[in-house]
Amino acid sequence: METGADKIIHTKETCNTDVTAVRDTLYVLNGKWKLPIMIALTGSPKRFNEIQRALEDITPKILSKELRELELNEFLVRKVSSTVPVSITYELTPYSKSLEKVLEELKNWGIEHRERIIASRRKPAA
Amino acid sequence: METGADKIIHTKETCNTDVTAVRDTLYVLNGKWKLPIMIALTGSPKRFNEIQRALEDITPKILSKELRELELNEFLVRKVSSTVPVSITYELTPYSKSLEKVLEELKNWGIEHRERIIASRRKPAA
DNA sequence: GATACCACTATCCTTTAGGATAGTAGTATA
DNA sequence: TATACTACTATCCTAAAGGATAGTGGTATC
Repeated sequence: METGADKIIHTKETCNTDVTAVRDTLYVLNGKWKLPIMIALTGSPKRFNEIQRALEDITPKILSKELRELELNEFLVRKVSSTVPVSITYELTPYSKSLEKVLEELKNWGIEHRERIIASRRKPAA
Repeated sequence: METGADKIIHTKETCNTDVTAVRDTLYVLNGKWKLPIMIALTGSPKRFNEIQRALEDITPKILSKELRELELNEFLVRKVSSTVPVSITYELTPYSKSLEKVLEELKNWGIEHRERIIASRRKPAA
């Protein structure tokens, strides 16, 4: 029965759905260490202390927590090889690749945004 | 001079650049209110109290802070119209549209991730 | 026996995000 | 004069993220 307002694309419900979906994604990517850890593991699996050394200033407590969360989200697997002594490696899953497009867009926008800020510092508000 | 390792796409430097770019983007999108506020403003500009009512449980302190940050990032402008009394409206900028592709990818991935989690609850680990 | 590497865990502390509650200065309305 | 609306600011508080520092139980090496 409502007239006009044809331009409004979203109802309150679809908005909430969209916000929730975006926030789900932001949630799994956020924090200081998730991306660096995943990057550290691209190419080859690594052991706990190897990752710690690659990241330089992460503490074992934080690394342990982040690895657990990444494993829960199925971005990596913890593999125990029964040598003596056991050696434990962390390895990215194929599923972690599903983030590629998202990360690409986030990266591109970040680069453009930074360029824009720098440019607007050079010639401030017209 | 280095042999082999042709598969390694990133040097330590390009990784850091990429991580920084992604984090820049995550930074401007993050927090509880930035997206809801921008969505509230799509379609038409709104006044402070109108936004507050649309978002239902945001406090004026938080809203004020978020609006300032969104303005700094040039996602919106604060317009003062010199009527008596003055009325102040907040309006999305054309630049805010540059986020569209990013938000689309974040949304799609969020939806797929949620579906995957629900599916894996139905038939747990094979 | 001492030291060192591995993969962590435990405890405490600081910083940041976000919220609750109250107040302010101005205008308008009853 | 009292009430209410607009656009905020100020003060205090809580919860979560993240970090510093130390310790644990095992194996291996000197």
